[in-house]
Amino acid sequence: MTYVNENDTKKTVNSLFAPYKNLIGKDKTYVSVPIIRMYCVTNEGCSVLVNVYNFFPYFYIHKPDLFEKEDIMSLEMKMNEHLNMNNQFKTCDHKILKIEIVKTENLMYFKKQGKTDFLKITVLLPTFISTLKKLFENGVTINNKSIVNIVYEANLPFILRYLIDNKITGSSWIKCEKGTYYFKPKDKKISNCSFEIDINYKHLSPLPLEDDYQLIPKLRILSFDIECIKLDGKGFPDAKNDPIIQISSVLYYQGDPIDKCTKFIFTLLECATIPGSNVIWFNDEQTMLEAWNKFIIKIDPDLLTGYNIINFDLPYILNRGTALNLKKLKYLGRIKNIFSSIKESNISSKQFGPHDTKEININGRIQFDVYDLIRRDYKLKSYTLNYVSFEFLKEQKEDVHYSIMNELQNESPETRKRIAVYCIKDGLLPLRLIDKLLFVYNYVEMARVTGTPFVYLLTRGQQIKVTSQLYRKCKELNYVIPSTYMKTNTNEKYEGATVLEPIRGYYIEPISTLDFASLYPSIMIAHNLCYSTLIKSDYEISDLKPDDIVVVQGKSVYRFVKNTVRKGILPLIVEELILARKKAKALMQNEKNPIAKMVLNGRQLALKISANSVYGYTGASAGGQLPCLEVAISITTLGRSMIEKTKEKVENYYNKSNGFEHNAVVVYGDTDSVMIKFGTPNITEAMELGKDAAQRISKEFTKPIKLEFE
DNA sequence: CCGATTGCCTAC
DNA sequence: TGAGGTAGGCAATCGG
Ligand SMILES: Nc1ccn([C@H]2C[C@H](O)[C@@H](COP(=O)(O)OP(=O)(O)OP(=O)(O)O)O2)c(=O)n1
Repeated sequence: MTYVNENDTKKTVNSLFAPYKNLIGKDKTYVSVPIIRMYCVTNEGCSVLVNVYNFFPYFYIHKPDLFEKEDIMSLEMKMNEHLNMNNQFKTCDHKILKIEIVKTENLMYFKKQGKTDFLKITVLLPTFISTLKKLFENGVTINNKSIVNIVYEANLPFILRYLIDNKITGSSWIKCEKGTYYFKPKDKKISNCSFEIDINYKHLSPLPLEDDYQLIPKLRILSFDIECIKLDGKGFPDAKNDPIIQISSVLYYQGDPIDKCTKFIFTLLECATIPGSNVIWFNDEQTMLEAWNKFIIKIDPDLLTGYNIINFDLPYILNRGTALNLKKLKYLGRIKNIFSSIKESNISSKQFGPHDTKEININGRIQFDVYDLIRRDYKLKSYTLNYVSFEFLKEQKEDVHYSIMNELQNESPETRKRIAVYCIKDGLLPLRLIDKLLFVYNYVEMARVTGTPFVYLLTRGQQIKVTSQLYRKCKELNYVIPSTYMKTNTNEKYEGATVLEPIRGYYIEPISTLDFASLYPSIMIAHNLCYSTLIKSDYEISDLKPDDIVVVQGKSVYRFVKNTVRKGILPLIVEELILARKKAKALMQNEKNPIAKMVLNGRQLALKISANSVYGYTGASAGGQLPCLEVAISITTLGRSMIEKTKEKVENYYNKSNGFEHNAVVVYGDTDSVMIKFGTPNITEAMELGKDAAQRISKEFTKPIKLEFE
């Protein structure tokens, strides 16, 4: 944001912007400053734009020994010089705001030295950081003192930096301290939110996720659907030529009963009245579209939804705006002067494969496309709205075939009403799906558990969740995370889990299955596996006893310090995720309704994948943010030895020479499970033996590793 | 016709 | 920070 110097009569405003006045250069009246816009909702459901000021980005570097005041000044000059090579940056006068000496520690590897001196460098704008990162990575020497070419915490998105430092988690309640903020009058507002305030970041604090603060506010969710006709007969409509004839919009407040929603239908040409819906008709398309845009701004929804809106409806509306040269049709976001546009790109991920994506900026409103949500969370034969609705709601679309759309549109108000009823239904179904499948609830839960903003859960993958949790814990325990991390993109592969060769056959006897609970996460906890506990050299452990160290013997040997020496961070993270999963599992088990049970099962599985992704994160050698193959390999190595040991224990204990009636045989197993033929034809007995074995073998492993009878 | 590689899908 | 991981079955394809 550009801050323009002015003296306001209000005290709150003056003190809020006081720090910026010092940043304005000589002969200037303005300065660029970072600003964070938080789109919030009050308990009553009013939208509030909170403009957060005075928080600045920073990163860390190592401090060379004997680094004096004049060295710090030279360093500052050096950084300024480097930034000045960019003409845009050059216009800022004060770029480096602060250089502090702080005691902290690299997250990477166990070091007996503990906390040492680092330089924390605070700068004016987030974009400076990547430029400076490159500078330091290429090596910088100040007055003959060379600085280690590793930069810390220079890759975190600025918004996440702010949330983490202030302990704010996604989709949670925050408090703005009374009297500290500037309540913007109507003529000063830059947004269309109900309220807008300016506040210093220091006066904003998180509220604990307890009691009433666990509740989800009445978010406004607006679902819409457009209908268009192909003017020259058949084919797929093209926004360049083919008009939009109707737009349905259904408004729903999160938490309300689903029948309590308000339906609107915007139609081109007169449409007969529809009980329970507001019909608004227009004589030309342009007026209709502009009216709809005004309606969106007026309703001011927090979430925009529908079915395939990101790939179809929204681009179609925007392209139609371009075709008709309608500027007013593009202000779909909450900021007054920013219009929406489409960015097309091709991305690829392991989870979803390569695909073309459209990106549309609508500031302050989340694009909650039910088509994408269902594709993400459910494996179905088909993903048409009709099929999905039938699967989950036992309901179907109105039956209006596309081929007669043209006729219906041209005939009469009554035939246009048929289109309208169809269109409203298509707007309503996504809302019913959101309600039935608890989409808002589940995403809010994930945002809270992982501390990640809601939108990231839709637009990003698993890594951002781990990154968010990792930085949070590091902040709390005073570690810093390197951004420059060695040979990036090594694409190294490593050995994973063991799949036992099945002993094929037709088994008439019952087969008992034993399975470790959350195997990889519990391995991390039991053996304290983490970046910060990995031992890279004998020197670091010269003061420790053999008993303080965990040795993982695989193709190579990896060693970690036990949690009595130092508690790992990754174990803390997975512990929280496992706990959240246990709660979700308990809810699921108490649920009778099959659909609700399925939904809770999905939630439980999503938390399990988040926990397993902490392991995957350490093994992500290709595009990973902080890979550490030693940790990943240690986890799989320990896992392999566990399935092997389990099979051996079962077969060596439950056999004839030990007084049992039969010799038990492990007939199959995969990663963390063994399937045992105890030999008895009696199911009850096979179950008892299974439970016994689970208990007996669990004792052989470190807590919390637990073998369960399934 | 054979074996190796690739793509897709699923179990962990 | 664009993108959690490996194991393994099966069908299609390719080079010889
Ligand atoms: N999507 C997955 C599934 C599994 N695994 C790894 C880590 C798991 O710990 C291990 C065993 O998988 P399970 O499916 O048995 O899941 P968990 O053991 O984690 O949970 P549960 O308690 O349901 O057995 O395989 C993984 O990395 N990613």
